[in-house]
Amino acid sequence: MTTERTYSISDLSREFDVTARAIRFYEDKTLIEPMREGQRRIYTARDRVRLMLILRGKRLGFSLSEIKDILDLYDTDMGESRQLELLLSKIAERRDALAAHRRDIDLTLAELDDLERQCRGHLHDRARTG
Amino acid sequence: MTTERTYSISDLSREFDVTARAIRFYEDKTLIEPMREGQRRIYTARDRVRLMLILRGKRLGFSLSEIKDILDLYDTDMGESRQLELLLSKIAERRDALAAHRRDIDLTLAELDDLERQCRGHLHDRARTG
DNA sequence: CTTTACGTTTACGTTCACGTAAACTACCCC
DNA sequence: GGGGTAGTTTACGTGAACGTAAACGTAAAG
Repeated sequence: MTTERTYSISDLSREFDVTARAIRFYEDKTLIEPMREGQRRIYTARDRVRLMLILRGKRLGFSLSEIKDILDLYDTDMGESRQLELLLSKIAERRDALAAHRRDIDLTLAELDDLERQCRGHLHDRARTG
Repeated sequence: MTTERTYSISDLSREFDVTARAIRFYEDKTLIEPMREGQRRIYTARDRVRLMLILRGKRLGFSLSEIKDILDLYDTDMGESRQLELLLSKIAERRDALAAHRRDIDLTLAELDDLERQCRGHLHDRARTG
């Protein structure tokens, strides 16, 4: 039996560059539920992964309650649940949203390319005409 | 001379499914500056495009002030400005941010794929063992 | 002439995601 | 036992992005 590594709140706070306040806030919203050792919060590797997912979700612009929904997907007990079909449809939903997101990004990237081309064109003109 | 089409606030509100209040708010923050006909706001095709860009920016999780920065990129007067190098570096900055964004999306999509595979595996087991 | 639709400004309210401060505990160090 | 470090709860504050309500203008429709 390998004793699993655990983390303090400031360990995670340092590693991911979020305040302890923020991490406690996520707990308040039931996105993470660390164990306690007396009063102190103890985070497992699983908690750490959840925090990573929370932060990525935030970067993607999801609200905390949306992120909670996503985390709940991972928590579905696939051994016992008769809700596998439902889970599949939720996954598909998420995938669609992300695909739309990607399209927005690609559109914006294409426009930045355009802008850059124009910009370089003007720079080139300058070089020619002095 | 082709007289360009214009739009009322509710035209745009309907087309893009945002409230008029929101559009006026963007104006407050100087992201759009429509003309006036007396009191009424008149939006040109250019204003309409700016609104599209605002909404896309929002979908991408940018704040209004970040979006304003981006819109200002498009407004740079490349004929007169000696800041083309600066513009190029800002474009590169934006591109990097979007690329990082894309990586987050791809990671999430990959994890959803994993989850779906597990899910289908369990469904298959059910079908076998009844 | 009044209702209806569409527009305006001004101003206060709300939700989300925390920040900040106060007041406390617990442990380690010397 | 005084100080430092790390943690805790409780509670009020804050900025962003609007929502909502009040009170009003204007112009066409019935």
